Amino acid sequence: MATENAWDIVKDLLRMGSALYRNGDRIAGAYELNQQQFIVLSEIVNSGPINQKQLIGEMIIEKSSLSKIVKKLKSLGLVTSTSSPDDGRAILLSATQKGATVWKECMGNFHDWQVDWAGSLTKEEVRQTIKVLERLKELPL
Amino acid sequence: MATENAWDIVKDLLRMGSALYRNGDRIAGAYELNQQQFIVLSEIVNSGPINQKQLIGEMIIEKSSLSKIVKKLKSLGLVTSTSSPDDGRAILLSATQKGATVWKECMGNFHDWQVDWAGSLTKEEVRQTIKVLERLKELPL
DNA sequence: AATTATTAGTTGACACGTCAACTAATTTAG
DNA sequence: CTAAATTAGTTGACGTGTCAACTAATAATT
Repeated sequence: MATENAWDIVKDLLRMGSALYRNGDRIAGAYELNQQQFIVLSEIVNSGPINQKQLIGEMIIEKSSLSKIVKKLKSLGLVTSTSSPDDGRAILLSATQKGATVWKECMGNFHDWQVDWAGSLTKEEVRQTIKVLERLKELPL
Repeated sequence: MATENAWDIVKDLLRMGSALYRNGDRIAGAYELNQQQFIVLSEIVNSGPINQKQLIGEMIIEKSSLSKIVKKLKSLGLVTSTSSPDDGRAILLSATQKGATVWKECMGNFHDWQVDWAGSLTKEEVRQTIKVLERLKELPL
């Protein structure tokens, strides 16, 4: 493959990622969160109780950063932690009632935005997009 | 379109962006640059002389951040600035000989990595990827 | 022409992500 | 069983991106 194409693809993906993070920061900002923090909350809401090590396996984030995000989520009253019965070092994270509510509202705002953003994609275009992304995810990175 | 799909697409793009930035930071790190700084250098090498306002138009970056990146590139001796003949407030950025050399070497390293990363994509897959990305770039963001 | 509004670029405060170092718990090796 | 190695999570130093404030030049308005 011509590396011109690869560089263009890389640049497009980088740019798109940045734009989406900015947008996510704006939407989640109403709840004092940024996009990454919202993703952590989402994972906890959907998969909790969950320990940090598992969370790190689902995302691209340093454990130190996650530790700080979790600390913030706890201070905002969105998440609680309990010790893990399986491993004395680990803690299990769960969403609080407040956390679940904030997540639901914020997710609703994301959905509203998504209707605007991608609503003009045809079913075929969605299918192709998903297919391409699945393929890209397979590439060694 | 089902917003489940949109959210999945968003998450994939966010994750891919992060992974690519990390990878870029690693490759450009050999030259004391990160991915974003390398992109700025690339733009200057390829489009210089260019002012910062134009650069900002090509990227997703705050002018303040760009100012800091330019400052770093200058201190590394990769970029020089001259006043613009058209606008007394603006400065024109050009790559130095050293800057062009660093860019060429680093770009070579990116190409090498790209061969590993995307070399397994068929021509059709590349075509589809580019087509999908072109479409995504049209979406309001 | 003078005044007001806008803009190119800079700087500082601050949030946040990475890396390194650390503590305490667990796992592995002898 | 004991010692060494590894690991879950925390904390601090530091680089970097955003936002706000600022200066000086330019553009627009009166």
